Amino acid sequence: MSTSSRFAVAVHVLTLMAWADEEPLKSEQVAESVNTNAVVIRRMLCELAESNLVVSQTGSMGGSKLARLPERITLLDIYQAVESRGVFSLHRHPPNPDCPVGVNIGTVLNGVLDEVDSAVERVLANMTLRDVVSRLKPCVSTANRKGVSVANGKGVSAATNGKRKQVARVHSVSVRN
Amino acid sequence: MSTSSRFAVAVHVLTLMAWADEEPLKSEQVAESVNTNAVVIRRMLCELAESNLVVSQTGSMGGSKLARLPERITLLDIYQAVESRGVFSLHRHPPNPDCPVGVNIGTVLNGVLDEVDSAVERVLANMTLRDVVSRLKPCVSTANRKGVSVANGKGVSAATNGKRKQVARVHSVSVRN
DNA sequence: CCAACTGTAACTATATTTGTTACAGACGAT
DNA sequence: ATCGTCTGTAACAAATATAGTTACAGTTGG
Repeated sequence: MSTSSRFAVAVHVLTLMAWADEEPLKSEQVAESVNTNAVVIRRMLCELAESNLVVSQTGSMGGSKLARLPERITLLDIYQAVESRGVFSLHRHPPNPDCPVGVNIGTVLNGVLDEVDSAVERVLANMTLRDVVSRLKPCVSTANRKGVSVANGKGVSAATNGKRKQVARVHSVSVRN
Repeated sequence: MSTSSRFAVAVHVLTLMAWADEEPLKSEQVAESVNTNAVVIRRMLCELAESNLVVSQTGSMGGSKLARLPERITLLDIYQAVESRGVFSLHRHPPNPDCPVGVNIGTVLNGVLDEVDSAVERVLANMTLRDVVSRLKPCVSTANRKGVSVANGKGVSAATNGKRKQVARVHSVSVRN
């Protein structure tokens, strides 16, 4: 599946803002943490702003912050803001309408895919940005939490130079009955 | 999301074979119903064969059929056979490890994505190919069901001779948002 | 006015899936 | 045994989507 990382990046971005707690973040700072280009972040921030998840301010001393409290933003909100379509697609070209299976498989599949999408949405609706931040906290020292530049004061070191390796995803084993 | 249609096509292919009921289908026949190239189908059949969902036979009079009864093939089996990764991905490049959020967001996200994947798998595990065929049947006249070539009786008239006309987007009308 | 931001357009680069052509090898029929 | 009909696969082109880059207009605080 050619899954996109848009959802992961969007959650990351908003988590930074929840972490920064009202202080507006610049796209450059966010980009540094996400390890990408600032324009990529600004593009995504525009989408998030359209869904009323963040507010941005132009001009000097500008930046973006959450539009509401982290506990009032669910992962479903984020998902719907940045991922346009459902989890699966139907055929790229419509099947042969002269075949008894081909003419109807789309309807049946749509039913299945809607069930899948609903299941995904139910899971995402049950977690808020606040939950994400909570899960994050135990992992880091919370000593210098406030007022610290989010990404890293000066130049990114380890992540930017040289080869990068994608962290493998440990996949959950199926639950065949 | 750049979802692939592999799952949809795989379900379609296997449904054809369930419908054909033991009679081996040629890749060309299947391709005609799916409205694609026979090699695309053969590639997919190889994957399905590796997961022991179909058996194929080379040579004249060859073809492919289900490896077991339709009620013993779940949509999860099909999903796992043709879709390699989970529903979402993490960042394309790892986040900045010098950022307190960046260094840990991957772990948190993996937890979320695993929950999503599990939810998807639970849904898919609860439907078999037999169910798909059942949902299909009410849509078509079942009169000439048995012993009829799947794609279209003889000569495959409309769909095969001459230019294959692109059937207008009648198909996926239900815009899966 | 100036410096520091965002918003956006217009590209290029990269990755993945899909479509196509070509061909070796298997196999049934004659 | 050889011939026509299949599958399995390689190799490559086309299509699509995402990500990354450069450039610049417009906004805002100082």
